[in-house]
Amino acid sequence: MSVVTRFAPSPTGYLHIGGARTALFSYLYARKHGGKFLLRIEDTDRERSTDAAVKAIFDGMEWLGLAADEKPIFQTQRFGRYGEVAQDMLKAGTAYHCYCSKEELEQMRNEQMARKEKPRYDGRCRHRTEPRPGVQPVIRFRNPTGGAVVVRDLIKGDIVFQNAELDDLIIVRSDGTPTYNFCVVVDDWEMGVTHVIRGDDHVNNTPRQINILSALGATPPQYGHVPMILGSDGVKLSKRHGAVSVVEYRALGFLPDAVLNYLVRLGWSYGDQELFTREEMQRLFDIERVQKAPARFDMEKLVWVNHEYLKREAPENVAGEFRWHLERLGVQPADGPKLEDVILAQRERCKTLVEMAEKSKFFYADVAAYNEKDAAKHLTPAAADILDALVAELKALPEWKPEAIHAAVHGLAEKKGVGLGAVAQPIRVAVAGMAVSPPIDRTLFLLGRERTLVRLEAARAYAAKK
RNA sequence: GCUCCCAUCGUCUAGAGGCCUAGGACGGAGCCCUCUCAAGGCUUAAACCCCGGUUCGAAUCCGGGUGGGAGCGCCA
Repeated sequence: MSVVTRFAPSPTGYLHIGGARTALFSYLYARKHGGKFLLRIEDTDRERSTDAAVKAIFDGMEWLGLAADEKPIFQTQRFGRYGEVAQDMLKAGTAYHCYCSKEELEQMRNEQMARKEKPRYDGRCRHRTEPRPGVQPVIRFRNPTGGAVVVRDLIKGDIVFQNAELDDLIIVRSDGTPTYNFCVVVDDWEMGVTHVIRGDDHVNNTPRQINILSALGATPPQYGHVPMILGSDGVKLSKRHGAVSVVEYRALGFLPDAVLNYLVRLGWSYGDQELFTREEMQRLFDIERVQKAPARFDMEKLVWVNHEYLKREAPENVAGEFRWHLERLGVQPADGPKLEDVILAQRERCKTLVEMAEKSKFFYADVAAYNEKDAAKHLTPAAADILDALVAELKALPEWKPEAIHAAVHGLAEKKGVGLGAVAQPIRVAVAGMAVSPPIDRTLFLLGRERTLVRLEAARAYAAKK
C-alpha cells in the first residue's frame, strides 16, 4: 500500500513554525516512500476560521516549498458526508442521541472534579430510547466500555489506554455540525491516509479516533506524534518569544531552505550531519528517529544555518529573496550591480538577508548620511588629502577592473607611506557611508567608476571642511 | 486532581550493556590570519536529573523518586 500523509491545520491564524515542522515531517515521509502528501483545512469551527488565515497557511507552505500533491480539502465542504456517516453509526448503534444540557454537563464535571476524578461524560443517555421534548440532541459515539486501545506510535512506541478511561465523545453538535475528532476520522479514512504525523497534543485523541475507525469498520492508520517546539525558556512557543509565524522568518531574512534545514534537525538527527540538501532530507529523514522529548527553538542556530545556506547556495537561488528585501528597504535593485554579484561579495559577512540588504543598500542608492562615528574617525583632513590623490589615480585608470583598482589603492598607500587601512577606511565611509564593506577593490568595481568618483569627491569635500 | 508522555554540555543532538577519559554542531572563551566587517584555521571550558536493582560491566535494561510537558469542551 502506498503511503499517504497529510497536514491538517485549522485556519484560525498564521502558519505556526511548529506546524511547519510537522508539515515538513509529513511531507518528507511521503516523499521518502514515494507516496502522497495532502493538505486538509480543518475549518469546522466557523467562529474562528477565516479566509485570511487560509491564505496565510497557503502562503507559508508555498514560501517553504512544501507543495501538496493534490488540491486541498476543506472540511466545511464535506458536512454532508459527515452527516451521512453519523446517520450510519446511529443505525448501527455505534452512536446515540444525547439530550443532556450544557448546564447538566457542567455540573457533572464539577462534581467529578470535586471527587478528584477525571472529568468525563458518564453515559447517562446511552440507553435512552425516548427523545426529550424540545431538545435538539447531540450525537455521541458509543465508546467500548471494556478492554484497551494500543496506539503503536511511530515515535513514542506503544501507548496503552484503558477504554474505561475514555468517555462517549460528541461527534455531531446539537446544531448538526460535526466535531473535530469525528471529521478527522472520516477524512483520514476516506482520503486513504496511511500515516498520521501530527503534534504531540493529539496523543490523547488517538485512542478515541481508533475506536471510531474500528466502529466504522476501517483500518486505523499509523500514527506518529511529534513533540512540540518550546521557546528558548522551555515554555511553549508563543508570540512573546518573537517570531512564530513562518512568514515572519522571511521578514527576518531567512532563506526557506535554511528554515527547513533548521526545523528538520530540531528533534531529528542523522549522525553528526547538520546540513542537508532537500534531496538528502527526503532520502535520509526517518520518522522513527524523531526525538521523543520536546525541543527548544534556538534562534542563534537558525542564524548559523541560514548563513551556511547563504554561503553555499548558488547566488541565482538567493537573488529572488534578496531582491524582496532590498525592495522592502525602498531600494530599486534594477539600478546598480547585478544582485548575484553583490550576493557573492557580501555573503561571507551577512548572516541574514536583512543584514545583507542593509549593507548593500549603498550599491543601489546614494549615501544619505555618513555613519557619525565612522565619519569622525576616518574622514579626517589627512584623509581628504588621500581621497584627493585617489580620485586622480582612479580617473586615470585605463580599465575599471578589480585588479587595476587594487593596484591603485595599494600603490597610493605605499606612495603616501601609510598602512592600507589609512586609505581603505576613508574610502569605505565615502562610498558606503560606513566603515564596513566587502574588500575595497571589489566594492569599487561593483559600484562603478561614475558613482565611486562622485562619492569620493563628496567625501573629500566633507573631510577637508573639518 | 485524573490520564498519557518525556528526561545526555546553556541549546540541538550522537550514543541501542563493554568501542565513553561520553562524540559532533550552535553559542561562549582564547590564539592565529587580516584593508573594515566577516569568513577561515587552531585551542579550550561545558552534560549522562536522583536513588535503588539486574549484570563481571549501565548514559544505555528494570523499579521508584524528582522535575518538565500534553490532554481532560456542543475548540481544533
